[in-house]
Amino acid sequence: MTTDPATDDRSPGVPNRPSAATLRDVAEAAGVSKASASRALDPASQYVSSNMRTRVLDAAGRLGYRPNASAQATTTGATAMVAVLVSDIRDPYNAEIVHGVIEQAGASGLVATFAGTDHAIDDEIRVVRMMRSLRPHAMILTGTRSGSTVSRSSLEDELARYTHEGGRVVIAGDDELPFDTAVVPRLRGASALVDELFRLGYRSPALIRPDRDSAAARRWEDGVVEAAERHGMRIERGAVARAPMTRDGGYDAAADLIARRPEHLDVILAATDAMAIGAMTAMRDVGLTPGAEIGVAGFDDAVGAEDVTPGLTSVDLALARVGAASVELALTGSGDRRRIEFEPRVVVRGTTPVRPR
Amino acid sequence: MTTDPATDDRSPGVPNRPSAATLRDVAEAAGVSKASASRALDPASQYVSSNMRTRVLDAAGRLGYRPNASAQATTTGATAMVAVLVSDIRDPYNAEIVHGVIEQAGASGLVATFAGTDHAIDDEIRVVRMMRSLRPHAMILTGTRSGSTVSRSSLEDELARYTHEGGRVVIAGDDELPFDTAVVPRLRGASALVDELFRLGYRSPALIRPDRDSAAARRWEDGVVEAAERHGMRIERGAVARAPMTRDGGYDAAADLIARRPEHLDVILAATDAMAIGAMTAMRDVGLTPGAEIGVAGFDDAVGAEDVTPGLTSVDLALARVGAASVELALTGSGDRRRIEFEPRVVVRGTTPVRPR
DNA sequence: CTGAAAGCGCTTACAG
DNA sequence: CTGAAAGCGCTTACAG
Repeated sequence: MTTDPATDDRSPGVPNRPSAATLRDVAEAAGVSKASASRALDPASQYVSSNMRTRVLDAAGRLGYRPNASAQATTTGATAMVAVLVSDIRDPYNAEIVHGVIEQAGASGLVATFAGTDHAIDDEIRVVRMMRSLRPHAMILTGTRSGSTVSRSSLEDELARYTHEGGRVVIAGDDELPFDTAVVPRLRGASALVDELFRLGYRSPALIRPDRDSAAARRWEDGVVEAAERHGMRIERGAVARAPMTRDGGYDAAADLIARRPEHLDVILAATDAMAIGAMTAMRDVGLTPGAEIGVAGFDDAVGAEDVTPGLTSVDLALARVGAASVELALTGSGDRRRIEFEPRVVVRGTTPVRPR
Repeated sequence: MTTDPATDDRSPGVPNRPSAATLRDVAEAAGVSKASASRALDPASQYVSSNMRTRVLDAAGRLGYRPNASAQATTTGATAMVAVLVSDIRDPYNAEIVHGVIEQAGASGLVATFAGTDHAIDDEIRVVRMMRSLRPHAMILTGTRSGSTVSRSSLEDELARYTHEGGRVVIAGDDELPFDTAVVPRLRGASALVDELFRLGYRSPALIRPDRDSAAARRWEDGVVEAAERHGMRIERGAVARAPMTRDGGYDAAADLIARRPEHLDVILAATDAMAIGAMTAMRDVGLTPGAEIGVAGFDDAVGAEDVTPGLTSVDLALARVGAASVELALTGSGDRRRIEFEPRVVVRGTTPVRPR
């Protein structure tokens, strides 16, 4: 028919372009000055008569007034915003962290703005540049990143620019970049898991680790090996399998491990819950009951560990808390580089019963 | 040591509070007026000598200048922002949609701002109010919501306020709210799946559906039943099991179905891939090979459907496209209520081989 | 306690 | 093509 009603409707003398109520509108409706309206609307402002306050609040309510955050930001020079750079939101680990960020941001009266970086440092650089325009209170980087050394230092430069203009940078997940970090306790978690398994009586673990190398996988393996050595548990050669990071990868690796069963093998540790669940199926397919003859433990306690039977022993990495802590780090400024690491929680379920010795 | 270097350093005569370079800084550095600097920085502006442009661009580069988005927004009255309200980012369905939103927003030069609503309409109302302050170009609502009728109409009121002031509202996922919608094609997907199974020779399906009722589950079941009836396939009484929406739920339901095997049962349809994968395990545990005697199909093709052996037949709901389409709907205004629905894609894998008749 | 005025960092007619 | 000026919607000293 006619053009967009949202921008049209310019009948003579009736300038009716839709637009939000402004402070001026509220002030006029309440019959006071803009300054007074502004104060009355600010819960922290003291010098306001209660009469004034109610009149203004009334008018604001009637008009559905919401302050213009952009105007507030240009006036005060501060935004109530954190920018989050996330490699891939579909990754459950990232999603869990992001969930924590959103929750904590909401609780702190901040809004969280997101951009995807697709694991590529060059994307991150671009995104940091873009986000700088928003003058967010802080930027939180999560997920993994890969790129050339040149890219990496460009990223650091761009982030340095941002901190020089008063912004805060927080890394959620690993501590490879020189900023405040909320650490995902992979190493510590893996090692606590082995501690617990030792306590339960296990002595001879086999490992299923991802065939593609990553910092995450390395931390897990380092933690396992460190604790195993500490307890004098031996990981036999031939007791480490590499496989794709999927359920079927875990299945094949476990089948393989069981076939050429290392001498005293009494528990299989997988780098992810999905692989561990695959391993459980592999055990069943050769007539073993997970937990009965050989224990099984996963890692991350992300998806489905409690959905299987018996429940899968795993490690809760407190990812949502990592996300929340990132926001808190962003909020509490400091000169020094800080590092928060939560205690991971080993969750013992049916796949690792006490092993009498 | 001393106080925060970021806010300190107020040596007499050296006011060095860190803050971003402004247009004025750029103009001064380039020796031109702010107006000229502004134009030179705007790629769309025509009336700029190339000499002027390079000088300004140079200065901006040296200073690491990034325009203040808030100031731009208060000047122009427009933000390059979409606000996304998501019930729970940890839900893989939402994550997939959100991924599409982030991608498309990035491609369109928009930033995406998120808030969690925890499935509660009252949270959504609160969040809409908060987000209205940001004057986003559009709000995109995704995920499910529950709340009283009163709450629901309050939400509609708050959203109406927003549209009255020129904002756009888009629903990603279902079309229960009276706004533009990018639909998740559950009904259509379920019915296309049954079409395909019929073509493959299956005639007698059993259903595993979630025990908790939801719009999503209903759409799936409606689609299945509609297509089955259309093809004259009979779903016997006793051929519908209800179970928790987990792998184990699927396991138990399938075990049950198989135990009291309905007469001609030749394929089991589960409402989610997770349940279907559980069903596959149940089949194995009674000596059946998924796909050999009885077919299995999941739904959503979200997690792990191709990781199992044989691969699980499922339906790709194109959730990322739903997210991307939401952004496009937000960008292309219109007076009428619009509804975009993509064609879901049935992905046939090893669990449903051709069934010779 | 209240209001007039200045200013935040921009953009954009309006004159040259 | 360039610059001075006005204005966007706020907040906050500064006077009353």
